[in-house]
Amino acid sequence: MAGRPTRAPRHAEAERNDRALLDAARQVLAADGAHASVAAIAARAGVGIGSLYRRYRTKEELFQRLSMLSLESWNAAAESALAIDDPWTGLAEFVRGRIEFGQGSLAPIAGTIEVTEQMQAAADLGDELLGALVERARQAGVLRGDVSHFDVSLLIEQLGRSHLLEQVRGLARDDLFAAAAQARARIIAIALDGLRAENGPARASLPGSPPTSLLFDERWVRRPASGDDGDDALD
Amino acid sequence: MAGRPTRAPRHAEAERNDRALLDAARQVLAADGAHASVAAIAARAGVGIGSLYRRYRTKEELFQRLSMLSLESWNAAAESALAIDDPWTGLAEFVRGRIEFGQGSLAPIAGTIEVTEQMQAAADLGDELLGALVERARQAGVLRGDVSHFDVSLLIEQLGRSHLLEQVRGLARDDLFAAAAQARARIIAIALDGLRAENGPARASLPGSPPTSLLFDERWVRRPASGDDGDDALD
DNA sequence: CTATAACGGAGCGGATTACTCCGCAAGGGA
DNA sequence: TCCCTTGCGGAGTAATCCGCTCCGTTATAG
Repeated sequence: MAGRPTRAPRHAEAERNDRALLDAARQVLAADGAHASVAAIAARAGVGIGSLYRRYRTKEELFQRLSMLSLESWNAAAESALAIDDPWTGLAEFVRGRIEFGQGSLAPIAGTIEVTEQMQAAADLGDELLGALVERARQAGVLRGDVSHFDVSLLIEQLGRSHLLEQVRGLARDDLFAAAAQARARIIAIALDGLRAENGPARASLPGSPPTSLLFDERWVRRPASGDDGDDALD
Repeated sequence: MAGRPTRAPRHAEAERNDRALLDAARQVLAADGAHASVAAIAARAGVGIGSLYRRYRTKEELFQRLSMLSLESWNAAAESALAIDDPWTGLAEFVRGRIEFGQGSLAPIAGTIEVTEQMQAAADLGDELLGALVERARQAGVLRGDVSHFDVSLLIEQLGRSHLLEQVRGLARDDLFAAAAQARARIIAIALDGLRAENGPARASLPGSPPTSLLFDERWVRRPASGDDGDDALD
């Protein structure tokens, strides 16, 4: 009865594990997409399944937390990009950083988890920050005039998931992994050059009109459990 | 005994089904990645599983045939691109066409099926044809000097799988699908502009050296069934 | 009308899934 | 030193999904 509870016998290990779990979750999500399993996440983190479920009551809760952290990371990156004086360097660093961070890896879970108010607010802020970053570059005349910040957002997502990179990561061959990473860096550089303002002869303007936020919001609304992943709606 | 065998009672239907199956396979692969199931493919094709297995003895056989057809399609596209007089238009049309065709959707099955000699030969030819297309554009001075055809290949793969597009396809909302397709077309245009030769002030050259064929070949060697997909090799 | 090629899908064994439960290790207070 | 608490790892569970087989049904040519 008199036992005064000690505070935290293995608290440090717990925190290390939490970080490892979140890192692992992002990696497995990048590699396996929506099909990512908790067992794979725990294994990659080098942690027992039990420990995962002690921290997160459900898979969805883990993904929600991961999303929240990613959104915060996006916002922090955008703010430090805005703190860079040169508008182009700021934007370019942001794009490069987000792609390498693996922001695009979260796309597969869109529509499978409930979006909390917190997440929505952070996402809205992120949109604004990127908007400011893009607008600043445009005003400075270093960004081509016909791109919207949604274009930049989609570009980040498109380059953020590299199947080649993930495939090669699984092979545990460091040389190939480095080669793949370098190859993607070249693609990023090409895309960034495509984003720069035209200084020579004007190039053709982008086709169609910029995407709207509708496109980016709609994919996050949770499907009402209409059978399955939403692929084979046939009968 | 005297019954003379009729030739093909339902031959037409069979051929229609075969085409539908291959189309469906490509779509499901794009949407579900390596996780694509034969049931999903048959369902999307509007065909019974039994019919699928009448035509292909195994899932691998179906994927091999799909790969072969895709390689042939790549080669045909490259040849008609070479037939276009303007070197830049030829290259640009090829890149756009391949991305929209969904060539990148086959990446997830790399390493999961056996590569036949036929496939290898077709792939080699495809490499040569793209090389010629790229070289022609470079010689004409319309393509930036520091890109190799592997860069172009990787670019096609990166833009060829659009998670946004696949996600939105499943929603059966044509407006969103059209918007997503248009959004990706803009990204493609940006990337193509990044590929063009610098006519204004020279831009920074691409980082690192061009990727080698090693990177593209290695991923197709079949993993020796080492447990699973090759993600959680930990214990 | 008959013979037959092609059809669709229920069913099979086995693999995988998210999650639970519980025996055990580790470290701080007495 | 001994507890006692906190966190650990992973075997076990029921449900689901997988590739594939088997077989009764359907449609067409002669």
